[in-house]
Amino acid sequence: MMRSHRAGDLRADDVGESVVLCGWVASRRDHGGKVFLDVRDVAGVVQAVVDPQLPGLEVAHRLRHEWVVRVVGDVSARPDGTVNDDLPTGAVEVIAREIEVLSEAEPSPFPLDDRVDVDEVLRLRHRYLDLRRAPMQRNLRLRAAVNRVMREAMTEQDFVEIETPMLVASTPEGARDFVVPSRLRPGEFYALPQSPQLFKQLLMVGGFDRYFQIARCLRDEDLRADRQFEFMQLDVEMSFADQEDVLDAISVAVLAAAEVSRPGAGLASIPRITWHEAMERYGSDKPDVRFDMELVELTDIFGDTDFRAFAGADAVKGLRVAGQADMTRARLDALTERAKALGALGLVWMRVRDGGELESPVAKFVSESEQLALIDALGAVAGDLLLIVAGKRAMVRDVLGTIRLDLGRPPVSEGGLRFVWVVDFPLFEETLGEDGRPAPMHHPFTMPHPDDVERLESDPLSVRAQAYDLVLNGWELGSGSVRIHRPDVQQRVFSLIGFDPTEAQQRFGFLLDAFRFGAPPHAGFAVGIDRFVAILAGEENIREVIAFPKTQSGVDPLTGAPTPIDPTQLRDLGLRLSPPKE
RNA sequence: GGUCCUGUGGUGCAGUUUGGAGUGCACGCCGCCCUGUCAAGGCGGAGGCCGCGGGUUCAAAUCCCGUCAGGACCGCCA
Repeated sequence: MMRSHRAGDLRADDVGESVVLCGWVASRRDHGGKVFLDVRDVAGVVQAVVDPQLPGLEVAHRLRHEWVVRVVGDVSARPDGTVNDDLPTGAVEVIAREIEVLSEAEPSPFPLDDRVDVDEVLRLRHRYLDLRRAPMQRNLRLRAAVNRVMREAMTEQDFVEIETPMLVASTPEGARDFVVPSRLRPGEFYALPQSPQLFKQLLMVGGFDRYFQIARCLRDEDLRADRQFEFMQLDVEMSFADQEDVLDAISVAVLAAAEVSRPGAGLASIPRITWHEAMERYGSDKPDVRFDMELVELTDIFGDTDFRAFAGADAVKGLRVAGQADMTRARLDALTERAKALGALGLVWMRVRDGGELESPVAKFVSESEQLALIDALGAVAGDLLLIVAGKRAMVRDVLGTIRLDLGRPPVSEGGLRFVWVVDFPLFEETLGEDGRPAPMHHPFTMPHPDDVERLESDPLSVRAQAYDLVLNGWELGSGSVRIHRPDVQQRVFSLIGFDPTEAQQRFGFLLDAFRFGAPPHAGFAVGIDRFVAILAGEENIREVIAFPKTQSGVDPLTGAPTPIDPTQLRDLGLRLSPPKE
């Protein structure tokens, strides 16, 4: 028998048991005449007590951190006064009878003690050691649990799990593709899927009316704290379903996962906000509603102001920063610079003094009635700092939305879990594309809102989409839409964005063809699992919930990927490298 | 492509502002001692291309330029 028990599982009930443990030496406290070993395995740590004077146990002096050992012994209650309340196993210890060294270990390149923050490249280069540490064990087990309950939730709702190909056709839309050269057809390439989008719609035509997949997606775009080249999505599509059906089905899955991570937190439903309201109140399409500090509309107050910075502005909005009237001039200047960097002409700040007096370099330009209206609108009290931006509405929202986050956003591990559905996204981007045509905000198969279809041609930028995002604590967790299944509507959207029929046929012909053979109305969604698990784990960075992530420059410090390949591989693929750029 | 931050024994830091001997702290590592510790303790020891290259200077971890690596962000991510 290799082992009989897990070290971390031993409790007072096990006293008297003869046990065989296998694990790593987490710590050795050598008193000369007695040696204490902390033996760590997947379940935790237990103390083994060794008398090195006994035959066969002299090895205890020689053991080092992270050696792998097999310990045969008897579970014993710890003597009075030596119980360790900090350890789950702290009531017991294992009196060793035999110790076998299964593997020796060189000194670790970094402490495996999770109290020490270690340089991330070093951790990634030796990820197999980093994975032994408690946070990574916890995070990856949480991730497994999230995958499990979401899979269960979808299966219980009659969704069918279906895999789609990894080697797919490149489509020029969207993100940059990773490509794979074809050996059998030199000069031609597969792409790795950015998402299973087109396949899941084909599955709907194929009669699987509820599909899901925990799918790997790949996009060759620059990496960020919340973005890796490859990431996982809970990908979902359903037929004969509208937006409500999708939101319900996804809610069940993500709330089940939230419950696993925060048992008893009692999240029952996910509130909704329209895209327009989110932009006006939070200056973001992914509002972090863990804190208030909402954007307040001030345009009407300054409708006929003499203050030139506000006069005639498309929009004037402000923030009330509670209790921050004493913010230093240097910080205010830094905020102003930040606002300018984001596109504002300037940032007006006002300190609210006792008696409601406003202190600001520009106070003298703002009339008394305007000042009173301002204080009233913002709900300002003495000690507050007011920040105001004027200009184009989209810019004002964007600038104040960013400053709101800069000043108020709590760490990811604080403030609970605040999901929000953002609904009624516009069908097209706010401004026309370079070609003077509308650009789809989501993708060109998104169904317009039924009340707005008639304005498609006359006023396309005002048309809402049946598109929706799921937001958690200010992170975009996922997005989805009702898809266009009617060729006539699809044709109108294509011609609006400048796809002529031939081009559309070339790019997405197989999908359009499929839709000619009886396409059910369908809608779908995809949840970003890496981001979701990161938030649940209280991590600011998705690398902390990925076993083997890449650095910001796309390198894996463990394997060295990417690497050059052998010239014969290139030849087989019909590829020749151009000379390196100077 | 851009902005900002960080590179100092194996690890985490201080030292850089104001140039003056690789100086310091904690952990780890090696040796010895030690029978109730649990981040054991005591004594001793080893270990450095101050990321790399160039420049300024009598003198550079420290100032300047470049470069590499990492991180955060902008662009990008339908």
